[in-house]
Amino acid sequence: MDPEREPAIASARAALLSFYDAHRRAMPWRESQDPYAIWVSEVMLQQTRVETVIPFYERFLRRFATVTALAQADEADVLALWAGLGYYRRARLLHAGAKAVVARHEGKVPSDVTALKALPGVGAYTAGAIASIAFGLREPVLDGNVERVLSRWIALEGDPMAPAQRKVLWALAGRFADNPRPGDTNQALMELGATRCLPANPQCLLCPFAKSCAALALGTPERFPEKPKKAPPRTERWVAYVMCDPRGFWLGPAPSTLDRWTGMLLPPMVRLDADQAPEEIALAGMIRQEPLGTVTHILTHARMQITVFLATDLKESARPLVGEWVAPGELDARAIPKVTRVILAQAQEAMRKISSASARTKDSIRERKGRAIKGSSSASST
DNA sequence: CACGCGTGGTC
DNA sequence: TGACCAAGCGT
Repeated sequence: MDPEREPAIASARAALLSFYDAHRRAMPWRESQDPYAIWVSEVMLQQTRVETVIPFYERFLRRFATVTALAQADEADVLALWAGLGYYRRARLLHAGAKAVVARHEGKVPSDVTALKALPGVGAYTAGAIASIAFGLREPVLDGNVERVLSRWIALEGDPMAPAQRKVLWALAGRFADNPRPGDTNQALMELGATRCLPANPQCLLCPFAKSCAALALGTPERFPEKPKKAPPRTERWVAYVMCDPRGFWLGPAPSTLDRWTGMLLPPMVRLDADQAPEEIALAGMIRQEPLGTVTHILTHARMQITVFLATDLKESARPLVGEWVAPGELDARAIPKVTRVILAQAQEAMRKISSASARTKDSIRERKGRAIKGSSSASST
């Protein structure tokens, strides 16, 4: 890095820390000095907004107060507390990381970035965050916020994800972190990116970097960093079989073709081939009854079109599917992802219509009245 | 190393 | 309202 830039960095950093001291938002993990608590927060915050994380963080730390407690927990219980937060692999990796800390480090979270990065689920960013915030080490972080803030500050051209740009940004972040308050400096850069140096409509008038920002001097701060194009989401067609009886809903582990929800509970589901109709699918051990409708569930890279059928099982001895009955009131305590809630909500809605249409019939369906399940994905009855 | 990964908020 | 995006990681 150009040594001439050093005074500019010192000056910008001072303005940054003043901004942070005046405007830092309250967050529960900022009340803690426990490296384990910081670690949990950093993993939850990966690709996830602060406001979303807060209730999950508080519940998680109440339940698993120490790294040892987490290491000893069942994965299903860890995933149950993660349910609704998304990116469930994070929870499995955090769990594995806790076990590694117990096995390798006598249950104490290590402070050096090399040991941290060797833990499952801890990459360059999270290692730097733990080292600087929890241990006060002069280690940088580079997340999406810091990337944007620093790219604008120096008007960095080119793809910020490319190796050359990465190297420049990490080195610059390292200069910022190299001061007596590395944890605050790193959090200040992220706070600035999250509240002022926004992707669109940056609030440059309120920015502590305004005097020295190269992108602002060019008059086009929004042009930085360069944004790579994203592939449009593909469409996946699925069928889901909802089985219910007085014991609840039949839910089981995700099929091997659906590893995005590994460890989570889903109704029996099958992905359709391009030329397959939903009615062509026959799931072993089950009798399809009625098509209840379709739901669309949007993910980052895929759009799932799910045709929902009501089904009944054959004799229990003939049912080959792994799973269990989960009562409606028990759903919140289990590892139930959003997509399962959407499917069950659609089924409940459709069955409510069916039962009210045939009100005189003593349909067993009517006994199936769980509390309403929230769901924002679009649904339509057939 | 380009890609896949969940969900909810924002404009 | 749909497109964009958010304190990344592993493969």
